Amino acid sequence: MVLTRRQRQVIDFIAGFLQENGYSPSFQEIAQGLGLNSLATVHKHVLTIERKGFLRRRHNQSRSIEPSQRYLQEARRGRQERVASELPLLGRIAAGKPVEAAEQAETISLGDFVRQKDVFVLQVRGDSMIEEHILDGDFILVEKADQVSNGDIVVALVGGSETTLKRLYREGKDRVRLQPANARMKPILVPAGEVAVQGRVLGVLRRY
Amino acid sequence: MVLTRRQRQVIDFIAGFLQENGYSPSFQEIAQGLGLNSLATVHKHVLTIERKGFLRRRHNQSRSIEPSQRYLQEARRGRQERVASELPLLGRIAAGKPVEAAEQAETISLGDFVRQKDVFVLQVRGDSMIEEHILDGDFILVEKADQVSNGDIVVALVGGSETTLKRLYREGKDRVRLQPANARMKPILVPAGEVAVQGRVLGVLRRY
DNA sequence: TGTAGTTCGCCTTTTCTTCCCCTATACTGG
DNA sequence: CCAGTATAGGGGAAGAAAAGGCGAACTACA
Repeated sequence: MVLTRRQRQVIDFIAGFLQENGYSPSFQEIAQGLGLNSLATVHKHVLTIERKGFLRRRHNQSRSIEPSQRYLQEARRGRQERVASELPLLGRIAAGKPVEAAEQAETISLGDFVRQKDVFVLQVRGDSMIEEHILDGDFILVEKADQVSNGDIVVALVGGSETTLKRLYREGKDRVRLQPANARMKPILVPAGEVAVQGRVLGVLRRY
Repeated sequence: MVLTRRQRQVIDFIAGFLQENGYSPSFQEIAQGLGLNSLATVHKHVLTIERKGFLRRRHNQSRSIEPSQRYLQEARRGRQERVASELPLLGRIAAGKPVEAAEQAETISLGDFVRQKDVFVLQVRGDSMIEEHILDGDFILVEKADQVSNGDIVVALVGGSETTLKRLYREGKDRVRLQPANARMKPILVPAGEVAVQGRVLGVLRRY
């Protein structure tokens, strides 16, 4: 069941009105908003839109129209898809120089950061990596991996219970050092067997 | 049952139109979109595509075409394989605690960082914001805006030629201070008229 | 007792359907 | 090898049915 152009205009108007005023419009107001002269026309529209499942209301009750869950979901989905997950990469900004225009039509998306298959995101709590410029609240992109290189930033499970974000260094044959990036915190030195690496940090995402 | 190239073009056009407008196209509009001169041709296409199960509609009802579940699934699969723009948000990681599981099925995408319309990405050169944990090589998400709040991190054009990334503070009535986050750099104090704010920094993206 | 919602014809415009036409390409049986 | 047949693609135009719209009379609820 899909709406016609006019029906879409009607429901959009109603949803917008409700958004703005906190209550739904009367038929009179809908008519004005859409440039209609007869309430009968409004009524017909409301009825068909209701039958198509895009709004609900109580019979004979004034200002009782509300957009259905279905309409709201659609609207939300539409917004998200409009707000592209690909953003244009315009260039580089350097102190003291104008923005260099990048080569045409470059874009950036999370997909560019994620070449692998198994990637997930964690939100960081705490300041243990602050000297690596990973802050409380930042999101880290983690690639699942149990084999990592010396010096990688990893998410690791220590002793079966504690999960931490640290740089991992192998020390000798059978020990690892989990190194925080915070002068106030001490490195953790444990037998390799007690550390289960859950993944390697690929990137950081921060929202202001 | 598989579509021909032309049929694919037709259904893709219809799906795109619906996505964009929230209602399906009339035969007339489909004809225009595909450069056809006769509605009969459109009608024929729609019929065969319907018979092949890629769209559904109601006889004689205008703008009632919708791509079938089958088509949508195909389209979704295609999109996901091209860009994994949504990543699962598994939870929070705190020093010394196991990963807290986040509420089911949360995901994160660039779209979540970008509520506005005009957003672009710049790559940072230089260390002028290093104490704010924005590094050389980081990508910043910039929302186009000429009005910004005091203290926002902004991309600004100074004196018509230099573009910089700084925190912006208003000083008195007609001066602004562009404050770097690097002890080795000095703030820039200029008349407000010489600063053209190009945008406000929404987020940071870093790849290791 | 209004004001806001409902119903009922009646009209116009938009949109869909059908019928007959044409070309090109591929496949099928003689 | 060729006629015959089927299918995809495209076209013009007439006809029919929704969709959109109007005024007026009618009804329900606060």
